[in-house]
Amino acid sequence: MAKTGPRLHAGGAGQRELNAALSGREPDHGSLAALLRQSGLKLTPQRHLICQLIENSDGHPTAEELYESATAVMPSMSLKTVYTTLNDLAALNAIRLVNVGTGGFRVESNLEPHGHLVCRMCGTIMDIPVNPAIEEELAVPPEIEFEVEQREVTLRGLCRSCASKQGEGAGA
Amino acid sequence: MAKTGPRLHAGGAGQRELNAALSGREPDHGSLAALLRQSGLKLTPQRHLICQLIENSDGHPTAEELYESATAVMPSMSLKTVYTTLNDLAALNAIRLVNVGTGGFRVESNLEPHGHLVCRMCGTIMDIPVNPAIEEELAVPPEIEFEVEQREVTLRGLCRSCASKQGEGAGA
DNA sequence: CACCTAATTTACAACGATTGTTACTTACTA
DNA sequence: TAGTAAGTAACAATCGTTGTAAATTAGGTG
Ligand SMILES: [Mn+2]
Ligand SMILES: [Mn+2]
Ligand SMILES: [Zn+2]
Ligand SMILES: [Zn+2]
Repeated sequence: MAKTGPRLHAGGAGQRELNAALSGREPDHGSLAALLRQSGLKLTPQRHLICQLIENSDGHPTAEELYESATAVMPSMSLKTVYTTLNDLAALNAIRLVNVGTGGFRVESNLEPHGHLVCRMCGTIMDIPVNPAIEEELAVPPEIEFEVEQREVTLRGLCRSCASKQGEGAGA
Repeated sequence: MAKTGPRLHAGGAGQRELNAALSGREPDHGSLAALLRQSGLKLTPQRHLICQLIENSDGHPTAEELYESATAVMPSMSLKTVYTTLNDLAALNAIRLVNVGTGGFRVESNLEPHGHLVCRMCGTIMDIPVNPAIEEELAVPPEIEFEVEQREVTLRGLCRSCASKQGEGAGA
């Protein structure tokens, strides 16, 4: 939805345009694409596109969603490449892959500590702040001896639009 | 002849043991089996067995684990029946089905509020207490309008035995 | 630039987890 | 006893994801 990015508009044979747009461009410093290249992996057009789509997404796209956006602009993109790239990015800690129980995993591009709201009807995910003081409190009883690497806070329920849909059914 | 106990149809081979255990016994009040019956669903031998296996489990069995235990005693049990029964129990709020990202879901038989430790290597889940005061703090920004039904706290990392295994590898 | 080679992508099969379908059993009822 | 509703088992199908192997390409070399 952001118009500030490179113009990758679809249309018949978009591949040439795409390559033109990509060739000779340094990926922005700090971007996913830059991280990929710095890691030694090749920055292919497929990977570059996937990185851009993640950065322009609502923040928690699924592999399938990225795939559909990608094929609109690069019809040859394979779903396997999407998965591979996401796994590569996750291995670099450039993204995280979170499973909130809505089927497949979702890309988490917000690496700051935060929590999630998950709608049980439509699967939408939204970020919420989590007071760092709380994170501190989420400790493990010492007798359990568990090496914590990551903390997750997830609130499940109904988003506004799903709640109103359900309200209609019951109330009217 | 009106027996006090449920009239449990005879099954195939391998069921004698089970029927002996079940015959003439009311399911304990408050048990999963009792909840099933109270709900109007029939308390079949399959369902009763699954309920018992859940109650005797470590607290977070997978459907597959329950299926394997079940077939040991009732070889005709189908995996589909396990899934169906788990979904029935979940619909009655007798259990919850939680997805901690370790493949399939797991049965959660502890309905008290608590958090989870999940080992990323072996998938083991352990319960941990979560300070109720923290639960309170996990609120939704008012502008988001989200109807929270459930709160989840999950800590990921390495359990003691997996951490020591990994330590070996690095040290040697 | 033309070429080389390892990395990558693709098409496609396979997989694990779960659900749909449907015929067969069983439980309860009239 | 047959009738009806519920439940089970066998099996196929689905979804999300990964494995495989052949074809393609990126990025360096002369
Ligand atoms: Mn997020
Ligand atoms: Mn638990
Ligand atoms: Zn919703
Ligand atoms: Zn472990």
